[in-house]
Formats: sequence, structure tokens, C-alpha cells
Amino acid sequence: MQNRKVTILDIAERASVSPATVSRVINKSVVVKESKRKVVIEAMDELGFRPNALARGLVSGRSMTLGVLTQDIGSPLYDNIAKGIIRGLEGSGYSAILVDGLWRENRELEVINTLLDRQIDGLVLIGGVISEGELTKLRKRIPLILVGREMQGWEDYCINIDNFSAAYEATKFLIEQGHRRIAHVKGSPNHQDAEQRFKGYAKALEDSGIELIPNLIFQGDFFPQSGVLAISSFLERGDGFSAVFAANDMMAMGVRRALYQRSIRCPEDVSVIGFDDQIETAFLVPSLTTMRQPSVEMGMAASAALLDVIAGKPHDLPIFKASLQVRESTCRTG
Amino acid sequence: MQNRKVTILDIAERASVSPATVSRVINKSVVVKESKRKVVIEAMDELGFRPNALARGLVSGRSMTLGVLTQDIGSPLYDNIAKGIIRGLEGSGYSAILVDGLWRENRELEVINTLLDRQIDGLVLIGGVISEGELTKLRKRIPLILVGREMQGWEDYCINIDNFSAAYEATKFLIEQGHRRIAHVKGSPNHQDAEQRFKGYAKALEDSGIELIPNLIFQGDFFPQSGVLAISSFLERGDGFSAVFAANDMMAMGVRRALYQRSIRCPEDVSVIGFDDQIETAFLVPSLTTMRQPSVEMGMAASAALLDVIAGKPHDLPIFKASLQVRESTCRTG
DNA sequence: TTGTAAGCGTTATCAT
DNA sequence: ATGATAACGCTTACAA
Repeated sequence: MQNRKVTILDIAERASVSPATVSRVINKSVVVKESKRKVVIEAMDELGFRPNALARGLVSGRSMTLGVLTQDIGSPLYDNIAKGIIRGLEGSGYSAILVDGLWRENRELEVINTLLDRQIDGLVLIGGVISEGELTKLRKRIPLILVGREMQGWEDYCINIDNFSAAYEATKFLIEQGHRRIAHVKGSPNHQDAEQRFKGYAKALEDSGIELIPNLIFQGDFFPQSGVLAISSFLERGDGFSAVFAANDMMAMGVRRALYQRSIRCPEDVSVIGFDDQIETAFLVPSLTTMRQPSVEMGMAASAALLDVIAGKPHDLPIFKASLQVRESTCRTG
Repeated sequence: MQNRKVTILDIAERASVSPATVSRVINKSVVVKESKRKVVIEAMDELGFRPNALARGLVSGRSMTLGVLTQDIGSPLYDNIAKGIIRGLEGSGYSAILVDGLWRENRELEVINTLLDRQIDGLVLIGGVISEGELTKLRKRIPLILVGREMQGWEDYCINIDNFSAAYEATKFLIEQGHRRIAHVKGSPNHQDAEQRFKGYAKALEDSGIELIPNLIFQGDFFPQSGVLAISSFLERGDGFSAVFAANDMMAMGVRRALYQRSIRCPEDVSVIGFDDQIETAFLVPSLTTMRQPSVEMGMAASAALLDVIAGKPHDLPIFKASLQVRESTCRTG
């Protein structure tokens, strides 16, 4: 399509210097006499030179590329984390290759391999179900940061909110509002955060001397439809409830929808609380009470930390906390 | 971190063949005698060999990488398109580098340059505000597909729904339901789809002999809050309305919310129609009538077409149409 | 069918 | 401060 690629040799020739000097100018690695530097810069401008990142990566061993393994492009939470990661790379010279693991370990391992083939300098894993054994192997090969997932003995490289405590707080809030029969819509099986949220919910009930009723627990999948199904299930099984804690906002929307269809008022008859605080929740009718997760900030922290790790600098991870956003979908009862 | 990278030379030595033969086995480019092939494969397995994508790209001139320029990671529509693109790459050997243009031409051009530096084999542009002049230059340099954007004389490489017609249809639907005073919340300025939707709206009114009332048009930004502000504006200016057409679903949610806060019933007092059909809309209360846009499919078509273009094969683009999803937020009036 | 060898466009290691 | 020159790991003529 084009005449020919302009290389460092062309610049060297035009500026009457050696290729090495051109390289030095590009990389600002060692000082080059100002007069030469100027000629080189001019030559690069005139010829429209752009360095070939592949060649640089090959010889330098640094590809300036990071891998990002997400699990579900299109999920509001994960997309926000990814957005934060990519935003955190701005101006760093690094780019991100984004791949989708689809919450399947085999697929995850496969796409990680394609990332490694591309000589990525570091990797961010968002969620996922890769076994700890594989993770242990992986972290020996490449700088690694986990977001939305935890791993024993690897705390310094994990960015997460405390899902257990957050769910505990959400449930406790409902209890303080006088609720005793609190249903729960679980997130997808095998998702660490979903498990933690369930456990926090259970513990809050226990600490308040409230019995956990299996009929009031529904196995959802983080999509709205499962919130709808949850309500059907609860109603069918006949154990009354005055509040529902859904493990994310989309399921909470489904819950709210199902209540409406059965003319059960929210929050007067049933309070609903979600999780994540995706942007839409504040605009629902009624607006949704939820646990906010600072997803974009978490993503930014992830790339910042990863860049430090790659540079061999000490990194520190901010502590992220979920925060309760009380809105209209919950109220006192009793 | 690791002993040393296993290269093609190690394999060659271990299998007692030349590096070229190993390469042939990897690429299946020419037939290698089965016995040798087997030894090579074995050697690769035993040593855990993985080819270096940088080296391959450098010498072959094919990086097996595509660039994807989106404008707003975290936006439901764009994320779904990106999801489709990435999904469409599965099994092709290509990976995607995702960058964010933030709807700013300078930023877009800058990140496109970083993509070109990385020797991408093709580029998908989702939306964006790059001038046609720049696009013309760009498409001479690299295989290009546009999604969610159109360009004169470049129709064979653009994937889009007809926003004008879709908006026309949405507005016409409201008119057929008896509405005459139909407000419109516009999408962000300079966004091609927002402009088209506005034009379709205006044309539908015109064709039905309904006067367009400037006070009933609000300049939004595709975020929910602008839907809220739109209602304030309409009410303040005092021109009555019985329906609102928002240029996307998030703004429609804001509209719905604002109506609720003022005790204006939806749809009894005011009908609301959105655009995009993001997953949540079917679960709202009331569920939202909207124009569905097959975003994931469009993304998949984009990568399929791009791969064809790169391969020098003829490509054809399916025609995508928006489809009206009638739900509860609209009803007859008058 | 296979091997040899010349690159691909840089950076990095020496000297100078 | 600068210039040769050897890598980096692979593909691809060209020979054989």
C-alpha cells in the first residue's frame, strides 16, 4: 500500500549519523550532542518515521504491552475495571491486549498463552476461575496483578473489596431496618465474589440470631432474568420475606421487576438491595439501594501497581472499600 | 525469572532437523515428512516451546494483531460491539489491542499511531470523530472497518444500522399511538448517530404534519442524568408533551426517573421510548420500549469482514436493522 | 523434502 | 559522545 517503510537506517543516513545514535535519540537513553539530536529529530519528522514496536520488543525484551484477561466483556462491573486499567496506562507507553476468558478455566489458560506468546510484560487478571496451582505457576513467569479475586499468600498483588464484609454490611443494614426474613439471590457458582457475598449474608443473619432459610436462597447468574426467577422461586416455596439482597444490581433489577409484576410494592412490601452500583441504579424507580464498588479506581490501581512491579519498584495497593448507597428501594419494616 | 527461553533452535537441535523445518511444522506452510514432523512436535512438547509472536511478526510482516479503537469503555453499546469483535476473532489466531479514543480526535489519532507502531494488520473504528480527511489517509495505510459510523464512498467498509430510519420509525410509532407533542433528548453533539437520530425524528414529525417545537428538544450526552435535565427543561419551558423519544436507553431511564419524581405517570401521562435495547431495559418498571440495535452481531461482522479484507478475500457485510421493541413505557394517547 | 543463510528493524555491547 | 556490529527469534527465498 505504501512506498516503503521508513526505518531507523533511513533516518541515520539522512542525518549523517549512525543508526545507534538515532536509537539513542529515540530512547533518550544516553546523552546525544544537541546539534546531532536536532538533525535526527528533523529527519524523523520529515520522513514521518515511527519506530517498529515489534522490532523494539524483540531486541529489548520489553514489548510495552500488557495483557488483560477479563471474563465477560459487556458486564458493567468488569468493563469499568478494564476501563480503569486502560486509563491507568495513559501516557505510560504501554498498551493493553484485552482477552475474554468467559469464566472457563481452559479458555483462560489458552488465551493467557496467546498473551505470553506476544511477550507481554505483565498481566492483569480480572476475576476468573483459574486454579491456585496454575496461578502460582503463572506468577513465577510474569508480573501479575489480580483484580476482583483473592489468593492466599499473594495479598500484595490482589486488588479487591472485601466482599464478605460488604455483604455483611448490606444484610446488617436490612436487619437494622427491622427485616428478619431476608432472601438472597446468589451470583454465579464458582465466582469467588459471589461466594463471599453469600457468606457475608449468612454471617450477618447468624450474628443477629436470624435463622437462614434455604428456601429464601436462590442460585442466580448475575443476569437480570435470574432475579425474576428468584422471586418466582421464593413465592412458590411459600416462606414469606420482606427484603431481598441480590448479589449484583442487574439481578436486583430483575427482582424489582418481578415484584412489580406481582403487584408487590417496593420498598413498602419488600425492600431490595443490590451490589456494585452500576451507573443506572440511581435512576431506577425506585432508585436502588446498593453497595458501591469503586471499579474504575480499582482498575487504575491495578495498572499503576503492575507498572511498578514491572519497573522493579516497590508498589503499594490502596485499600478499596465498598460503601453503602442508601436509596429508595429499601425502607423500615415491622 | 526463568532459565532461558526455548527457541526454535533448541527444538531444531533436539529434533535433529534444521530451524527451517521446525518453522515449517509450526506454520504448516509446506509439507514435512511425517517422521520428522513427529519428532519436532515431540521436541516442542517436551521443551514447552512457544513461538515468539514478536519475532514472527517482525520477519513475516504480519503481527496477527488487530487494533480496536472504541470511544468509551464502559458504555453498554460500545462494549457490546467490542465484545462481538473480540468474539469474532476466536480461533483465528488474531488478538485485539483495545484503545479508548474518548471521542476526541486528537486522542484518537494519537492512539491509532500507537496501534500502527505495533504493526497491527487491521483496524476497527467504533464511532469516533476523526475527520473524513484523516480517515481517507488512514484507509490507504491499513485495512479498516468502521462500526457505528458512516463515510461517503466507503459504504462497503461500514457497519451500521440506519439511525435515521430507526429514529423515524420510533417517532412514527409514537405518532401512530396518537402522540402529537413528542419531545426529544438528543445524544452528544458531533456524534454521527445522535445527529441521524435527531434528523429521523424531525422528518417523522414533518411527514405527519407536526410542527417541531424547539422547546421540546434537549441537548443530552447519552448519560442518564441528561434525561433528568431534559424533563426539567421541557417542563420549565411550558410546552406540554405526551411522549419523549430519548436517543439512547440510559437517557430514557433518566427521563423516566424525572417523570416519576414529579409524579407524572409513565406511560399513562407520558410515553417514553429509548434506543439501543441494552440488557436492563426489559426489566425496568415499566419496561422500556426501545429500538434494538444488534450490537454484538455488528461487532462479529466487523471482525469477520476485516479478516477477509486482510486475507485479500472478498468480504460482504450483512445489513443490520434496528427493530422496534414495544414494551410498557409507551401507550396510546388522546 | 530439507538445509543454508539472509534478513525483519531495532537495541545493546563494545570499542574508539 | 559516537560508530560498528552482534544479537533478538523467527520466516523465507534459494539451493540442494
